[in-house]
Amino acid sequence: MSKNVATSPHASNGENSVKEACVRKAMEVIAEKGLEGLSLRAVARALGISHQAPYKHFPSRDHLLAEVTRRCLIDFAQALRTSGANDEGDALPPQQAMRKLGETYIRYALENPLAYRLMFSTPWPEAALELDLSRDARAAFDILVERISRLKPDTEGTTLRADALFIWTAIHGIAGAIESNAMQYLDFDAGEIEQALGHAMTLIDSAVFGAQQSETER
Amino acid sequence: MSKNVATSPHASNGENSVKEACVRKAMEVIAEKGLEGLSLRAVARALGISHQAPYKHFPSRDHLLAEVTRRCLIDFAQALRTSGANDEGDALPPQQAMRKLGETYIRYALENPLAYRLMFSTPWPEAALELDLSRDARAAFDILVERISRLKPDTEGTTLRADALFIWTAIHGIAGAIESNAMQYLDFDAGEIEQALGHAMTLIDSAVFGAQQSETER
DNA sequence: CTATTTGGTAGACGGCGTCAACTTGAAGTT
DNA sequence: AACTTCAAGTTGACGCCGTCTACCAAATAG
Repeated sequence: MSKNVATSPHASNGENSVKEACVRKAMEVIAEKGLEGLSLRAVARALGISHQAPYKHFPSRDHLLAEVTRRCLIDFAQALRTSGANDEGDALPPQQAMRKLGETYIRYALENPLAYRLMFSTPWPEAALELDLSRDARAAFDILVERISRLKPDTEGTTLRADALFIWTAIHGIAGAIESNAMQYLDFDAGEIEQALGHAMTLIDSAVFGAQQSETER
Repeated sequence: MSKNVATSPHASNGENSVKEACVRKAMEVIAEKGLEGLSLRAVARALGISHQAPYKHFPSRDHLLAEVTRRCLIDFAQALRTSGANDEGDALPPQQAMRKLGETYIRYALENPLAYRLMFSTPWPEAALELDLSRDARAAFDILVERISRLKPDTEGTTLRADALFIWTAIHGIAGAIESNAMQYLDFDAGEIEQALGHAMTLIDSAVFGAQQSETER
């Protein structure tokens, strides 16, 4: 029976191993050729290793995919976390901070469509259960909850979470529409798109944070 | 040069052909084994024809997928269309009609997750360009616009479409969250889910249709 | 020094999408 | 009636893919 948890029996120094390289290369491949274009064999080929080598680190393609998803979730949470306190600390007016968070959210979706699709727009691979993907998703969600609670300090926890879920899903919806070119095929021209996006953000804002009417959008 | 548009040279009477059977079987397969579980060969096998027969009707797997998507869009539009005037005509109060449309929307997403994912949660196959998928998507969207315009008769067209897009995307987001079990892994229990969904619908409602405050949800 | 474990290799199997070549039979032309 | 055409169906092959099995080497544990 083995007592040590992990040893490094072969090449591959203790830090950045073939496993890391696989994950990174997988992200590249997904970025280039799309989610269904990812294949373990292609990753192995690009890394100059045999087509079976990745299997020593990931039991299946789905496990690799799940690991990539996990990285995306962590990265996404980090983006949200650093969105509020950017330059001079946390001094921005509350509504602006919220608006900024929303923009961060959408910008992230725009700049990382692959990550976005992996996290929120595709059924997680079953391997997600073995890794603890939901834990990382919760971490991102909790950032949102915490931000809202600062803007509505006197709100009950359940309502807070319901508000957060609304924002979470509403922005997912918007991001999904952007990613899938929905606005184009629904015949929105460029100006209309921008206007409609602003309108949507304003509606979300006012739905959750109430009264101040929104003539800023025009 | 052939003058007739279509003849029926082989078996297959003029109405329901192998093509139809392929589409239907494809929908079954997707329902059972998921989107990526669909293969032309499996469809052909289930239909008792050779693995190449479907290629006489669909240039590629993606074209079959696009055709399935088209059916889903048409069916979805029909569901929306029949949502308002169900029993006694169109006599329901406006807000209730809107609420009902929203529920139809979400119920549809719940009962046809495959259709839903095809239409709104996966990048359309490239074959979508050759068929006119966007036309059918627009038809569904226009139903929503038309419904809203009845509730806000004095609204400008652009704003109307922006409102509709907000509802469209917001509900897509909610449906996506339901479909991917987001609420479960975000630690919402059954009661909280129901409450949060109602909350979200109320927020959408009040964001678009304004004033009447929402104590109906508690 | 030997045994075990870990990370790597090569090969095979079946399933997939798709290209190519061949067959067949219904329709249109003369 | 004979001939041509051509859509619809067939079998076969090719090159990918995920994954199973078997083998191999080196580092560590005892």
